[in-house]
Amino acid sequence: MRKVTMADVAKHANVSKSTVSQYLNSRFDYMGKATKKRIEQSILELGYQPNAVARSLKQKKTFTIGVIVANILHSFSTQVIRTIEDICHENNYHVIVCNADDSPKKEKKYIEMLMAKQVDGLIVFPTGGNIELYESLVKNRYPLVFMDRIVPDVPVDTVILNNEKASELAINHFVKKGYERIGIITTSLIQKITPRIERIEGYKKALNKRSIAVQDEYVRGIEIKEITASLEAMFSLPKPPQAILAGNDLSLMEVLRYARDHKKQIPQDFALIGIDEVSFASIYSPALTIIKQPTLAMGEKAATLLIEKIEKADTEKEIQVYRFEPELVVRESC
Amino acid sequence: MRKVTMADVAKHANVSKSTVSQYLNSRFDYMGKATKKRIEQSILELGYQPNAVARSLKQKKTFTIGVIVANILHSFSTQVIRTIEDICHENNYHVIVCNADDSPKKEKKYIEMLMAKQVDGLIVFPTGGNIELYESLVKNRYPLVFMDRIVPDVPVDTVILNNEKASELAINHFVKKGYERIGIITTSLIQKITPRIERIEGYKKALNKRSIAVQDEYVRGIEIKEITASLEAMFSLPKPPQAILAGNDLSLMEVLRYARDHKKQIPQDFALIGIDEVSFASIYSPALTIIKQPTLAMGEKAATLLIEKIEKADTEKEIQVYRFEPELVVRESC
DNA sequence: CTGTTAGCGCTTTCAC
DNA sequence: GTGAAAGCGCTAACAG
Repeated sequence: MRKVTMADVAKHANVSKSTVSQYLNSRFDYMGKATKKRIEQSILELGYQPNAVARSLKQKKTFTIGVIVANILHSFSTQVIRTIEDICHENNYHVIVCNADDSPKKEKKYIEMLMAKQVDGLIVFPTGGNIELYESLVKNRYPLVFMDRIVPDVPVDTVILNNEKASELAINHFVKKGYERIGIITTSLIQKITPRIERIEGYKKALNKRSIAVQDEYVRGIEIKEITASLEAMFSLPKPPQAILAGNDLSLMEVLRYARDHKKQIPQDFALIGIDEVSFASIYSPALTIIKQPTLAMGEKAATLLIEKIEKADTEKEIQVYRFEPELVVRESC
Repeated sequence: MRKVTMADVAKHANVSKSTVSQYLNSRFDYMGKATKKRIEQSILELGYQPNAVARSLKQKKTFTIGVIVANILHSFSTQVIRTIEDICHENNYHVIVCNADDSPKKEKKYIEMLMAKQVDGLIVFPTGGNIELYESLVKNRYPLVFMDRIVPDVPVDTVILNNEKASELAINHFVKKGYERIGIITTSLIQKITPRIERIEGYKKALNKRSIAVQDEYVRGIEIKEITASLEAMFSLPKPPQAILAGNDLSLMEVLRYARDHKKQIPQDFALIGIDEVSFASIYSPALTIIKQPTLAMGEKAATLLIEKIEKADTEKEIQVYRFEPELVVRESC
């Protein structure tokens, strides 16, 4: 079955293409009732479906945005993506999601592919490894929003958690429960990923504020696979930690795995708080006390911010970092 | 900064657009070394980026496929989507994912949007509520693959689990462990969703095969929120079940929640097997015995099948249902 | 109120 | 080896 085009409809309804176009774009201002009816009829009869590609070419607008996430494995990413998609679909935008897999090279490839596809804007969880590319996007006034991570010296609106506060909430709760020897463990720090850096920073500040000395042996930012070993070392110290703050969902799972494998009881043997909500937090034994990111609000902010940028390209708005407040959800692990 | 087009490159390199086009499409067959160099140079200098929309319009090919998932909340969906994306990106296709949220109306809207966007093909986890639409896609020979669910009488290649076998594996394991009073609980059956129907069917057949009578009070297909109540009823029976088969990940979590809330020990108070792998299966206490779907193989099959259809539009291949074999992963819950 | 016209940026014969 | 020209399906002035 050959594709039926606007020209076919026009012919069938005995009008010109432009009239059909008007009709499709609801510019009924001065359209004759009869013409309208005829066009409607023809569209139905022929089973006409507009071709968005042709329209995009002409309008220079695809109603599609791209989302490039640094690592799709984090629950945070998937949660945020979900709300971004919701908001976009409400606004009739489509979303193409790409997973950079923590690789700047992949990130670059995806940004280029998405731009070739003429997406109207980009939400990026930046790997941080493509400063020049980011800068060229900014220079070209390409609608862009960063999520979760700050890229120093590149002026882009950024939606991010108040990470220091997240650690502070955890420390406060630990201390309130009587714990003083508190460890923090998170994934690798070599890439200077904002949340990890800031969470450790917040951890240190919070301890200082309460005049608890920071012990370097209690602080680890390492590869997932080494977390177990790291924990083993930490708990072999003369004074092992009494509590652990897991810097993100993946670390949290490793800590749980460690506890299981070493028959450590939580919170009896050590108390535990994780940053990031995980699907099983409330059904785990013990139910997990966690610091929750407001993923809904954050995804919504990023999406609306981007759509705004797209639709009001001119209005100069100041570049901002939007910090969102974490929330302590107390359950049983501390 | 104005967009630089192929015409700009052509002018700058002192060749015609068609030559540039040739260059971009690596048709170097008879191209002069010098011209090649000049074009290369110009592209770099001007920072030219091809416009895929224009190309798509001409070629009638977008290198984009759509995936419409019935319900994104299932871990199965996200796992499959992930591998579909991987395979597609390997083949230079982009993926637009839409969540129909179990609503045929949304599904319809998304199918139409995606077709308007001229996606080259569609992988659908069908809600089952749009038979006519599916049929019209088939009639128009639109590249289409169904996933996870069979739509009766609509001839579309379908990738799906051997669901009856999944139940059978579970029953076999239960029986081997000495359990005979085995319940099954899964999400609502009113929509006649293939996996749920087949898993219950498989459960019954497997029991029959071992001459265990099927007790209707042990079989429930209901809304998520009612699972707890249902379980309470089941365990209040004079002869409560000794083992529970959870029909999917969401049901599994509800069963776990029930066990927690009612202080039931697994597997002492009842044994448990779930269908679908969940992220926390190995770190839960007890570690969860589950039936795993080969999501990787399934996603890969769906994606390659679709790409094949797209790229060899003509070659008539027979419509098939591809059944994949589940696998029992024994841990501690049974 | 509706039709004519001129592209959007690219690919693709077919000449030269 | 390279260029000219037509056209993909649609939109947007501008006429009439």
